[in-house]
Amino acid sequence: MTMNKPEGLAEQSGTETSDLSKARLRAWLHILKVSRKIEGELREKMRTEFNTTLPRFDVLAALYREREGMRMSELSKSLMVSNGNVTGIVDRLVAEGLIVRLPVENDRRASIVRLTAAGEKDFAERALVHEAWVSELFSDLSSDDADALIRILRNISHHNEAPHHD
Amino acid sequence: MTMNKPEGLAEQSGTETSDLSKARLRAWLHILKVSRKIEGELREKMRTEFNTTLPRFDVLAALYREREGMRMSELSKSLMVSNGNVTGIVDRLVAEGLIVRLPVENDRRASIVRLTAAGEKDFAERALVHEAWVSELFSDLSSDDADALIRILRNISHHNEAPHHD
DNA sequence: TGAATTTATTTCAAACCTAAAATATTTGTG
DNA sequence: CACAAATATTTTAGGTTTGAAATAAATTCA
Repeated sequence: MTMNKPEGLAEQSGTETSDLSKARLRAWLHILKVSRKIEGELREKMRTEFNTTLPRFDVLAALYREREGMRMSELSKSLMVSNGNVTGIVDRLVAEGLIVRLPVENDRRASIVRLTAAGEKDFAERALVHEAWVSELFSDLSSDDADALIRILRNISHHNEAPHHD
Repeated sequence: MTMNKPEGLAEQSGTETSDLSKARLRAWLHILKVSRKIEGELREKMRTEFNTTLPRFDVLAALYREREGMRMSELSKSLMVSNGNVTGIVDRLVAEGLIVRLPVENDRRASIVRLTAAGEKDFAERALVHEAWVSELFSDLSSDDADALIRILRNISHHNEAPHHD
């Protein structure tokens, strides 16, 4: 029988480790490994098959969900990347003619980014293929395991949710 | 009762979607979300508390596991990043005095990278704190869920393992 | 042996990414 | 109104990342 110290008492102080914290670290390393592997495979596919990048695809995906368009700040929040980063990616997508920057009524600081007809068409086609790639990469993931995975990851996400201001 | 088309028959052709492929896509998006969130938190901590970066920490971690040192190519394979990338990170760690590059007997192309005493000491201290950060970020992850998560992610990893040449 | 190939690493250009500073505009307050 | 504070975005500097080209050395094999 393994003897675990009660969490939140002995461990409260700081850097002391435990079986549980080691299990969590292992879990994190596994998440990182899968994430890097899949991301690498998808980037490669994006490049060779679609001549584009994952970040650009992600921006198009966000804008496809919000068909009326999004502000730069909404976009960066939604993608969990910095504001400055989005600027560059949006610049490139505008240059490719897949999105447009539009002024916002009554606020000349802001701008709305929206898919063009070409962007919408391009993304719709690519999204189907992208889903097929993902399904292939996860072909060992059963329906039950997918559900279990999502439930567990949701728990983790919720705990780390940015506390919303009011 | 939901009617799922049999996978591997109707879906074999290509871009047709299914409940299962959608569940896998959702699972992937959840992995990505957690991964980005945690990675962002850890990067921030690394910067503010240790004045370093995650990639540098990762290199030290790999070298701490292989105390005799590793070749550049082993390092990049182990971290799943490109060769050229490792060069730059190693350069900076050498400049910081945490690692050294050593020549390899009978192969003047290669070099071995190894922790210095200072690097070993620094990493050992930081690793404990790092584990505590991870455990805190995953504090909603129970022991059972950690095990389930690891099992599921292992399955996915195995399927996407690089097939070794012989 | 010596030329072709392979292997190990670095260099390079381009993109991505962050945090912080700068810019422009709007909002709040005396 | 004037002006401080807040907000939205871009710019900047520095690091990370990739894929491809370049370098250098080892290996293969005719």
